[in-house]
Amino acid sequence: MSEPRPRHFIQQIIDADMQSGKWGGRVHTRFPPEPNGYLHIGHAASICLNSGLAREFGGKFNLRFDDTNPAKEEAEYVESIKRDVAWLGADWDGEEIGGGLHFASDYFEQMYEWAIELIKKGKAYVCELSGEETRQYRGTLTEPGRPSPWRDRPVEESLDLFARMKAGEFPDGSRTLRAKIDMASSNMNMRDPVMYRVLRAHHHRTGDTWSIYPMYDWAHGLEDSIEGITHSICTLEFEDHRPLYHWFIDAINEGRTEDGSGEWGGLIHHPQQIEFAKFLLNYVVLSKRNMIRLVKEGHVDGWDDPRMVTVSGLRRRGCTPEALRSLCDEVGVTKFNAVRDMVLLENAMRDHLNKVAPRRMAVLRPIRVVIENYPEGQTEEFEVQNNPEDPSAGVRKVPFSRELFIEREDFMEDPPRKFFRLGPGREVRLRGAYWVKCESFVKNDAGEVVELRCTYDPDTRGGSNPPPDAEGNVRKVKGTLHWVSAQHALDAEVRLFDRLFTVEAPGKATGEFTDDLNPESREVLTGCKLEPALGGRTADEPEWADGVRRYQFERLGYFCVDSDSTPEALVFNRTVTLKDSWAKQAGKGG
RNA sequence: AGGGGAUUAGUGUAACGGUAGCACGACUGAUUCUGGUUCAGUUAGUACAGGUUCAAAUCCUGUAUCCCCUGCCA
Repeated sequence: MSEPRPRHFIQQIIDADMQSGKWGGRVHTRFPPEPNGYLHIGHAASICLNSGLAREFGGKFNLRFDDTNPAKEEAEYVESIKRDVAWLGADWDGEEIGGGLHFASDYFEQMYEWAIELIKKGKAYVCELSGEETRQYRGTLTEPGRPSPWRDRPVEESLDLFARMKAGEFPDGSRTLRAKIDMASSNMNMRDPVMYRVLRAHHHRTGDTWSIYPMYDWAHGLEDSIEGITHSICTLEFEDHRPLYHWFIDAINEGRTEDGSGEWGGLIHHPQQIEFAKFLLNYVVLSKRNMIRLVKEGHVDGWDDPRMVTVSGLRRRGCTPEALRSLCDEVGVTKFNAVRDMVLLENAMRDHLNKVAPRRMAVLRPIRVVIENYPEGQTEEFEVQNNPEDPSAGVRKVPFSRELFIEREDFMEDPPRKFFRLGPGREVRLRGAYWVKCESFVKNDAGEVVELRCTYDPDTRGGSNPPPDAEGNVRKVKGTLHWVSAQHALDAEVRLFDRLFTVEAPGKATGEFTDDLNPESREVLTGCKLEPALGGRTADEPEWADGVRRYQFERLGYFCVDSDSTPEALVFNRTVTLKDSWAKQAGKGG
């Protein structure tokens, strides 16, 4: 079989930690979204990584909302994020890896106390510089900053001011609490970073209790510490923040001892921050700013538009959590900012769906076929395999009659030799039914072919080969077509999706990503013809954990029932096409 | 004279001083009641320049290119 997967650098770090006993054999990870938007495929990668490590090492995984900025956050997002994380199988409340659901806002009181401790230790001060002044004092990438005039004010004064900031005495933005570190540091993050700002906003969980809110750098490590996180995994842009992550926890731990006998009591837990490259994909935009524009400007129908690579969009499109997980597995974890190829996502969806999706027949662009030698009014049923990859998936019955629909593109009036489908005088197999031969065709006034007249061979019942002739020669056909009985067919709308953008890096050429939108990213087909089994869930279908019914439409691709679908008006989405080596060959002019 | 990361076939990713391997793509061919799946094969790589070493993708020096950092966002 295949080699065991090489271990990525984070696994290697944890392997070493387990060896050394650094965390007492514990592994505890977390996914810390800010509830201010929808999760996308990049977040999914982080969720898979963090929950996967917890699973692999018998550890725990927390879902933690980093809700430290009420100006941008809403409860609505909390629910969508929980739904998406659960869908991905990162079971934060389960037996196995469940570390629980947490909110940064639950720690506000504790953080506040630690902030006071830092003021008392002379490591933090209240600064009264305005936003603009703060920026000027900070210096630039190549020039050091200057100390704030408030930097050395008495501890008592800072203490008093900080309490009054909390009490809501000062207007938004008028004061900050800053860490006293190094205004000349080459690392901008260390130039007396802001720990708290005055922000008298209503918080979705704490209401109007707080008039000050902690900044990311101050809050994040403390959240990790409180939850006992061992490996705090984040993206590469936080590498510069790591010294600050350590500085804050070290500052709190100064004057503390392991046994709690220190002036300030016992040590607090000090996790390890590890950075990896975020998941990037070509042919899409992943930044929150740009995704919001896609929705707000109406380029897509919403956050769950199947063309969006949001988790909810992918789900609606028919993607499975298994496909996403195996994709993440496949691309690995590194510190190289690689742009992943969209075909990897498409292949991951095909791979999983091929194994589990029941086969059905659906004709998207129908053309009528009349079997001239099949008795009028007669009907019969064929048992057709649900999945050739999995015999245990069973069979279902498909009705056959004199008038059928086949795919318009499966007939050519004047076909090239390598076209294995129907043409005048050509014979093909109708999947699971009979072999049919095209005798003639009918055109309308516009010169379009509207109907095929065929004959069938009763000796090929079930689609099997006919018996050899008198000389022992066996007749063969090259092509097998999907079909639907006209009188039994269900009508449906089918939505085909293509890439949202026509270029790998949208906006690269002009600076405006909307210039690269693919005008044909969605095609809505109506009057599609489905076999009756697609009308509703049948007993032989798998039970999908998320309730989304998915199928392979034979020879076409993978499709799922859209959330707009009703029993009266069926709507399907195409998740991904099948690979099509004929289209590729035909496209090359061969 | 700012700092922090990164660079291995077309695209990703291993090799942790000792045979440059794997996946995807592309291209052949076989099998097939899906032009699908599966199987077999072909293709092609250590950014550059020096150095250390019996031996360098790996260690050292320099260069180039790319990404991130000057929010009271996360």
